[in-house]
Amino acid sequence: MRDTEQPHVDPSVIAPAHRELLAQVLDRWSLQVLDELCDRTLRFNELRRAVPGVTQKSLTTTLRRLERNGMVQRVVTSTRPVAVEYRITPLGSTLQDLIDALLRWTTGAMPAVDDARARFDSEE
Amino acid sequence: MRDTEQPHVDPSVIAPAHRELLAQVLDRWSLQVLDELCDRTLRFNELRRAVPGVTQKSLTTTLRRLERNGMVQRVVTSTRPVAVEYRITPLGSTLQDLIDALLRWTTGAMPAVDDARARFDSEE
DNA sequence: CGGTATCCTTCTCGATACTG
DNA sequence: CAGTATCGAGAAGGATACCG
Repeated sequence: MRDTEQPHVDPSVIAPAHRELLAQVLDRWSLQVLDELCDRTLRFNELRRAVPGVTQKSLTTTLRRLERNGMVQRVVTSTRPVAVEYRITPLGSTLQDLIDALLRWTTGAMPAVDDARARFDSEE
Repeated sequence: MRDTEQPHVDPSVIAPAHRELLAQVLDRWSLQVLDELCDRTLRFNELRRAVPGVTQKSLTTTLRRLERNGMVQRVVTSTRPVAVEYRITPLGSTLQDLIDALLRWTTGAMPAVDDARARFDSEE
């Protein structure tokens, strides 16, 4: 409330809206869900089975947020009873590329991270 | 510790250790701290002033975790009284590149995200 | 200056039960 | 099948006070 409407943004501060978006889109279940949806369309319970450990509530929350942010599309078919399909959007695909980069980074960095952790934990 | 040395990783499940690392290193304050340290060395209270809103406790926690993961180095000079400097490591720099990519993505995606949100919020 | 320790509030998230 | 509603435990995180 102290910096609303500033003419030029302080480059040293990451925009709260950007942080919020990253948080909404890179959280625990979103990563897994997007990973599942990257190359196929899945229904709610298929997705639930594909993502081990996710509860119905968390999956619903995650999908609603991803849908609201334009990362996935929710398609309801008026069959019997009803089928709900989730698919990734073009915007979601650009995010998927980034997630891939993140996971590649963790893979490459993990040995060095493990070393750093071992050193940190052994000292003091 | 249960999936070390597995011959083939299940591609549908993101390794918990990788998710944990991303969570530890991409959280709210870590993003800001790494952003501050990317091109200069700062002392604790300088860093505290540079990152608006962070408490002493949160900053300490964040720095310890980044240090443990090998992203920043803590340098204690035995002057009077004592000075503690934090600087980014080479490993931390590789992460910084990724964070830059994330922030560039948010900048590019934000208009589409705002549209998607407006559409989602107007319907039902 | 650069932290720890403690309290306390908030928020997340899982478990469970119920619905169109 | 695809959710919503409600509850409670636990973790995250701020405020405050104190220490070497």
